[in-house]
Amino acid sequence: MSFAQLSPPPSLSLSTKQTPLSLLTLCTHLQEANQVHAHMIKSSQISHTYSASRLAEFYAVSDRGSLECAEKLLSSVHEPYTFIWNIVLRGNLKHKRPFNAFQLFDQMLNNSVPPDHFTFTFLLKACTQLSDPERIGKQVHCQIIKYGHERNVYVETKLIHFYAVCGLLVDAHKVFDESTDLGVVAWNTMLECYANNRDGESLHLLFDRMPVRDVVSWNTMISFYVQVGRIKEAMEMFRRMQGSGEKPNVVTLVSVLSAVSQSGALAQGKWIHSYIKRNGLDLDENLGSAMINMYAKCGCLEGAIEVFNETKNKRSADTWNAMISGLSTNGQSRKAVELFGEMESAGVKPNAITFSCVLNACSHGGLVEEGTVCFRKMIEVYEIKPDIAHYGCMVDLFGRVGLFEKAKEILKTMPMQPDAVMWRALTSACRIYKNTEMGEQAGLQLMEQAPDDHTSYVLLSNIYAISGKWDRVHKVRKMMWERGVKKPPGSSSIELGGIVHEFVVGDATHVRKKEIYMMLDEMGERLKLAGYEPDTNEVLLDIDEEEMKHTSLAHHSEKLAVAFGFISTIPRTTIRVVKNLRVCNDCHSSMKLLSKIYSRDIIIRDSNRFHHFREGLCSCMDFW
DNA sequence: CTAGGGTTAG
Repeated sequence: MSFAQLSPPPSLSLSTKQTPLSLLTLCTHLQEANQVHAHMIKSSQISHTYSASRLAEFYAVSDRGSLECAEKLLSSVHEPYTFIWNIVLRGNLKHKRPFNAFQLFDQMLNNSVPPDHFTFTFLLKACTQLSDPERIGKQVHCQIIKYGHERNVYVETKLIHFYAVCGLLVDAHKVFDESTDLGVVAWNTMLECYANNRDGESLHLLFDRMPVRDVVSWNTMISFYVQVGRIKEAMEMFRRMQGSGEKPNVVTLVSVLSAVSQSGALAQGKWIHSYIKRNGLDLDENLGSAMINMYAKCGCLEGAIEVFNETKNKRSADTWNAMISGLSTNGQSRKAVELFGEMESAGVKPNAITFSCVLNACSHGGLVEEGTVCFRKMIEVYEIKPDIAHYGCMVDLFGRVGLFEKAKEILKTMPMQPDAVMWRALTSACRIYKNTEMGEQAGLQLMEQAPDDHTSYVLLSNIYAISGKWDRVHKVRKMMWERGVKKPPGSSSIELGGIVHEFVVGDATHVRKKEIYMMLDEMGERLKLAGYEPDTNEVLLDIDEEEMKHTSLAHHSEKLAVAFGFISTIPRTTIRVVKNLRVCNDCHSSMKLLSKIYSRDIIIRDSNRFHHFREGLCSCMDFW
């Protein structure tokens, strides 16, 4: 829209006082605001402090503004008063320029302009934008006391927030305790403080003591539990919230969806989807990508695609990333690459994460040519500097197809030190192709860089095992034992009727354990009839004696979960299981056969990808 | 006359 089109009708003459200001709200470009500004100077309205401050506000904080213009205006005003200074301060925060904000504050004091409580709330916010906020923040606190604003509720709330960001719980608490009439915002900030400190107990106590709770209070609790992986408690809070009558907002739903994604409880995710539809909530970029991510993490690609289609017209890079990554982790590599092409055609600029997702798809799908082209495009067309994750994908891409020279080339030319992820990818590639020489080198590096991860030792010992170096297998096992590294217990869960059932190896705690083990026996029989032989090729060095007694391959947690699924659902229903570790070789081959024998789709999400078993095959094409 | 706390992708 041009400025000419904005000209007021003749009856609204530009010389009346309000007109330039009302025009300001219509401005869509900086140039238009500049013209309003010029007019205000000509008609001397600029000397009206109210008018000048509204113009400053437009410049400083609107999306169409310009911080530079705001600062120029400030210096051109004859005797600017506190409000205008505050506006420009706020503008600096919006543009993430905290140092400038402090300089402005100095100038303000030099010009003998008295700061008010707004000034200090803005300064405290500036502190939280600094990398090392503690020292300067405490100075601000002193100034607050000096100017007598320490009893203002907003200032107190911001102070608590500031101390919370610095992790200074004692100081935060001091402000909180000394204040007499804090509002729900301050209570929420205090909750956040405990959440940041991962102090779940105090958090809960405070929450229960709150005189008033709002949607933010509930959101803080839910997202805390999601962040620390206490999914059951997160869902319990969500239920309590609904009982309280507080309506969930978009933030609540994004958090809950993240919880659902972690637990893989598809039914709960579907409930959220229908909740959004029922309440006519806007599927914006955030909620859209959270929904896509949820469906993808539950192994339900149809759902993810459905939501993706619902988000048409409102797709950010995040939305595309969620869908590309969903296709990739669910074994649809080629489709993921194709969707990236569509993203480009749609004119959405890919970011570094987009390329992580696409390159990941290429490596898992063995798409060497596509991956190479994509990597070059990232650098040359989009001018994105690859980070270690991108180089990791490239090493994986070449390693998986046995192009070790190319993988080495990446390692040699990249501008940083290789990380554990890279060594792991290379070591497992070497294991598949029996490249024992490079495998040993990579495995040793891996063990050094990820000494707390039991899989490092397993991989290296596997390399030694295939080259027959049994003494070294022993040495690695001993080292692992000496360092006290343990395999976390494997566990698998399955959601049925809204309840998540969790199983560990040889689990005997489930109420229907008798039926489950009968089913397991039957599964074993039918596998044998189909000519199946247990795959014990994996070196099980991470299993101690005690565990060995209870651990038969047939009683792995994923098999228990599947058996429970078989006896609890009607024939042909898809079985969805989430496992915390990687699925083992034996379970993988059994599942393929079981999907055929029982005519069931079985979807297992392991620690890094999905296995869709159907008709005797797996979507990962035995690459995982 | 005008303003002010939290969530998010492998």
